[in-house]
This record gives sequence, C-alpha cells and structure tokens, in this order.
Amino acid sequence: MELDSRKLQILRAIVDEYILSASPVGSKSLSQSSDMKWSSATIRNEMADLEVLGYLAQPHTSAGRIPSEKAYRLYVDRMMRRAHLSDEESKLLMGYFREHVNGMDAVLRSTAKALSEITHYTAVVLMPDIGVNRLKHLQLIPLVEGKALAVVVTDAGVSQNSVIDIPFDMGPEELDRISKAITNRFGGCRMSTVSSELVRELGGDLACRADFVETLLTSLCENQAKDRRMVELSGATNMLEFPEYSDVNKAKTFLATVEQRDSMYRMLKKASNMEFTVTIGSENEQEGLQDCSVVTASYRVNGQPFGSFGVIGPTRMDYARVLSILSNVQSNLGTILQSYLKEE
Amino acid sequence: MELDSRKLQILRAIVDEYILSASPVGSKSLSQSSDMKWSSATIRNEMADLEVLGYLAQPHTSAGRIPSEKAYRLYVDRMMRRAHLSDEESKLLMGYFREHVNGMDAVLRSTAKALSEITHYTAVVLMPDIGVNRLKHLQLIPLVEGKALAVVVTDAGVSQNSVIDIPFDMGPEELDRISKAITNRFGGCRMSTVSSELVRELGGDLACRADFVETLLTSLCENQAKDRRMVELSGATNMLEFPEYSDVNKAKTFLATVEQRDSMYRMLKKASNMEFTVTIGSENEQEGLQDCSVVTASYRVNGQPFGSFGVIGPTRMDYARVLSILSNVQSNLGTILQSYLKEE
DNA sequence: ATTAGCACTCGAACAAACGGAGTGCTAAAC
DNA sequence: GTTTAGCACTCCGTTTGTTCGAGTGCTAAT
Repeated sequence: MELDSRKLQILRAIVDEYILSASPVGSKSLSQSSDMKWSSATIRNEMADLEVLGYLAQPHTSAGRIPSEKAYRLYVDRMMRRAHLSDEESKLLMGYFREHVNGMDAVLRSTAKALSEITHYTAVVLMPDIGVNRLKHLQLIPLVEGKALAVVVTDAGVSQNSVIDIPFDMGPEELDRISKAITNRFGGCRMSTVSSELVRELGGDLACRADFVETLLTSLCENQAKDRRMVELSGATNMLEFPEYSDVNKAKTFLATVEQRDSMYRMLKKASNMEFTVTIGSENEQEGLQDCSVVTASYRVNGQPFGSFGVIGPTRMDYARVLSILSNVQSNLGTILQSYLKEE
Repeated sequence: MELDSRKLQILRAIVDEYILSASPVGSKSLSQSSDMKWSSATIRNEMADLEVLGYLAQPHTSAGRIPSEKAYRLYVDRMMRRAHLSDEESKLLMGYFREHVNGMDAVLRSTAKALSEITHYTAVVLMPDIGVNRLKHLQLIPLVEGKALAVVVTDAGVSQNSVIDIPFDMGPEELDRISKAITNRFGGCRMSTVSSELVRELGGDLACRADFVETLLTSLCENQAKDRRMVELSGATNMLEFPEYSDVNKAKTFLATVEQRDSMYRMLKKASNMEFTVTIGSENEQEGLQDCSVVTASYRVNGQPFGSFGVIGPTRMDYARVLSILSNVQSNLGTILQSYLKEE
C-alpha cells in the first residue's frame, strides 16, 4: 500500500484541521469542509489505510482520527506549505527589535519575548558562549577587601560580571594595572586560549601575579558556563492556553521542565550547528517535553555560529507559521548583531 | 454578642484546621479532634454565632464553615501562636546563604529561591534601589564606536551595567580618565545628588564634558528605575500544588499577575518602610492577588532601609510559619549584607 | 449552660439513560 | 473497479436519578 496523492491530500487536511481544533477529525466533518472532493465514505476508507500505515491514530473506536508523530514528521518534511508572514506581522516583529538597541543581551532577551508573544508558544534563546569570543576589554573593579568585580567585554559585545576573590594585598591601582595589562596582551585572543604559559611570558609585575591572572581567566570562563542565565526563557505560561494543558499536573510538569535551564541549554547547544531543527514529540530527549515539539533556528554573525533560539509548543503546533517566523527572526538577528560588531 | 474565650478557641481551631486541609471544617470532625473540650452541638451553636459575627462563612448549607478574611485578620493580629523553626529548617535556610557569597545580587536571588523552596509558596525580593546608595566606583568601558558600558559599584556592592551613548570623539583613554575623575569626585555621594552644578565645578577636561557626565549619571539612575529586573521572583509555579489553583484559569491569572514586575515592585516598595506586613485577600490592591495573601518583611543594613521581600500564598497560608521564616531570613540577610559593607 | 437526638439539606460519587459523532461494512451506483 | 449511500454498531460526554455521608438547626433532656 502506497501513499498516493489522495492519501497525502487527506492526511494534510487532517493535520491542518487538527492543528487548529485540537480535537479528533472525523470523516464526515472533513468531507464537508471546502476543497474536499470526496465523500465521507471514501475518506473513511483512506483514513483506515492511513491508520494501518501508522500516520493516524484513533483515541478510541468511534472517535475521529488524530495525526501520529509520524504524520507530523511527514508533514514537516514533505507536505507543509511554507506560511507567509503578513506585512503586519513582520512589522510587529521588527518593532520588538527596534525597541532595544541597548546591548546584545537586551536584543536577545527581546528576541525571546518577541517570539513568545507572536507565536503564543514558549520561546527559548541561547545566549552566545563567551569562550569562543575574543577578549576586547577586561576591567577589574574593587568591591570590598579581598573581592573585586570582573567585567569582561568581548568582540561580540557580550559583557559579563562576576565577583572574584583577589589577594588581600592587591589595591585598586594594581587592579587597574592588571586590567590594562591583560587587555593589552590578550585583546583579540579567544577567551579559552589563555594558558598559564602565556601569562608567565608577560613581563613586569603581572608575572608575579601569574597564578592569580590565570585563575581569574579560567574562572571567568567557568563562571559563564555555569551561569544559568545563558538561556533566556519567555512565555512559558502561554502553554496554559492550550487544551493540552488544561490539566494542572501536565502544566506543572511542563513548566518545571522548561524552567530547568540546564536541559534547555543542552537542547539549544545541540541545535546551534543546524540552520533549523524540528523535533517532534518523543523525538525529544528531554524528559517532560515528550508531548511537545521544538522548532529551533541558529543565528550566526559573520558566518560564525553564535547561538540558537527556539519555540516550544504542543505537538500539533503550527509548524509552517513557526518556521517562517523563526526564519524571519534569524535574518533580523543576523543584521542587528552584525551592527554591534561593525568595526571589526 | 462578644467574642469570649471559647469562641476564640474554636475559631482558632477552625483556622488551623482549614490551613492544613483546605476543606470546610464541620462541627463534628472538629469536636473529635484532640483538645476540643466541647460537644459537636456546642460547637455548632458557637459556629452559628461566629457566622453572624462575620468570622465564618458557609460555602452552602450543610457544608462545614470556612474562615472569612476577617477571621484571618483576627488570627494574624491576635490569635496566632508564633511558630518555631526546627533546627533542621533553620540550618537548611542558612545553607542557601552559604552557597552564594558572590555579590549582593546573587545573595538576594538566593534569598528568593530559599524562601520559595522552604515555604512552598511564591517568593518575591525587591532589589535595593541604587539611588539612595553612595557611589564607590564608576567605570566606563568602550564597546563600539559611540557606545560604552557603564559599570556602577555602590557602597551596597550593587553593580549595574548599562550601555550608554558616548560622543564619537571620545576614546578609551578619555573614558578611563572620566571614570577616574567621577570616582574621585563623587565617591561617597548619593547617586541621586549629582547635579550639573557639581559637575561643572570640576576642573580639567571633565568640565568641557559636563553635559555628557550629567546625562550619564542621571540616565544611570533612570535606567535602574526602569529596569524591571529589580524584582526577583521565585517559585511562581509552586502555587499549582494547591487545590485553590487546580483550575487552570485561576492559575493563569495568578501567574500573569506575579510576572508583572511593575505591580510586584509597587507592592514591595510600599512594604519597605514596614518591619512586617500581612495583607489578606481583598486587602491587596493588585488586581489578581485578591484571592491570595502576601506577607512581607523589610531588610535594613546599618539601620538604612534597603528593600523588602515577601511570600505570596493562598489566603489560607500558614501565616505563623511564614512569618517566622521571614523574620529568620531578615536577620540572616542583615548580617550577610553587612559583611559586604564592612569596610565602610 | 450543655449536650444528645432527630429530621432535614445539600453536594459528591456512582449508575443508568440518551444523543451525537464517528466507524466499518455491504451493496448499489457510476 | 471505484466511489458512495445506507445501515447497524460503538463509544464518549452529558444529563438524570439515586444513594450516602457529613453537616446543620432545633428541641428536649440532662
């Protein structure tokens, strides 16, 4: 038994309908909808075939059919009509970006908000990893005795604060001197390539503080890696709008899952190498997203992969629409981030 | 009709029981519970009186009674036995603070987390306002042409980053010079007291950049005021555990409300002047918290009011327990924050 | 003043009845 | 040989009815 054109058309119609209504689609109602050229009986027969082939499932006898994950897969890969954003929508989208011109972090947070508000699903954005970026400026600022604030600016414009321990005999002037020395020596290097040898090779009073400097630089990288704020989450509660989550327990599980920054981080990190990904239901590795689908896109600046962002919704999400929104955001983001690095 | 001792005892028992069970308390079950010296009939009569007096309400005839807001008010003001934290609990609480010694912001975020995890309610923490604090260090760090990152450190240890516009002809050296000049001149002054006259009175090349410096300083204050991250929220989804929120719509409303940083900010700001506040049900001004109660405490450092924090829970929250946790946190916080300012 | 007893009330929980939407199958129509 | 109309059947969701238990108010006895 093969998937002939009629089966495909019917399957697509079922998926389209189910994405809208969230309730099982029956042969009769389907045959009444416009541009359905066949009677309910024919559709019934085809539906039975599609069920044997694994594309449809029946919640129970005498209910309509709902698409299986296999059907969504097929839909996404071969059947989906690429949605087209209306002018209004793309203007709306642009609006979010115009609002914030204040720093890369703000732009990415804004992105998360835009995505969640426009799609009505949940959005996650992976903040760029500091390790691959090049150091541009390091400034140590004295706080209290034994502690200082380290501010790192990279070519990506990402800045990061962390409180670090400093030797007690290190005064404000020395902090400033070290800041300048590091900025001069390592400006332009990748954050992750600074090793103790490189530090020792420096002359002057920096040499005798070599251990401190090395600890400082590695701890900055580690700090960043552990910093859970690398994933920006927005619109988690949007999911409560969907009948899929009218059960409070399901909602609770979902919210608990997406609020685990760690697993969101892993998910987005893995997706940073791919232009787009669509992960449907149980294809998700994350426990707790098995009833959801995740669509991600990655963003690049000057060809360098920077990070990724995605939308999480119910399995019956509107893939076509989400994909076109993501692709729109992807290019917007590319342009805007580029402008932060223009002098490179 | 007066509230004699017996009525008070019965009322307290009802409130205690309802806080635990969340379901209407009947005369019979109450009379069977330990240390109830009266028969169900007597309790019934008293309950009827208490209902007339407005302390109890009946969801419907032939159901038990539930406490009214008036009853909670009385309970909190006059009847509540102050709960005592077990050693385990207070150790647990201390643990949260020991974890993070990294900066004041981290401590306060940690506080929010501790509060929500230990109470199982929702916690909010107001970050200290930068305006009343004294400037300790200002550092301008070049980003791209025309933009710089301003990092402010105050005596409170609060640091704040914002991206600012700078004149195009201002190079890294000048930024550094200005940073030092401002730090020298205004170190120790309140952020909000820097006026244009003070700026002009400075000699040297700072004078010709007076406009810039003034704009800079005021915009830093404004930025902070607008920055919505001044309120740290934690454990909002804890509320889904309670039967009060087994209806998804109620849950949605609640979540939407507490995620509005603005209104949480107003609420906590108002509470910063009070040692403790307990706001019950409709006493809340915030639309959407009318079915909740909010308990707050303020924290001070060196007698200076700094900010406040609070717990939001269902009206039947365990006030005694929450209050003793808050008071514990209050003193912990005082001690820890003090240590950040010890060299003052 | 307190309490035992009783008739009454109401909601939650369970069961039976019903209607609707859907199905599979068969036989007629194209 | 497809396609479709028709029919009997299934099963869910809703409604209706019934029971059960916990609670109440009132009265009379303690």
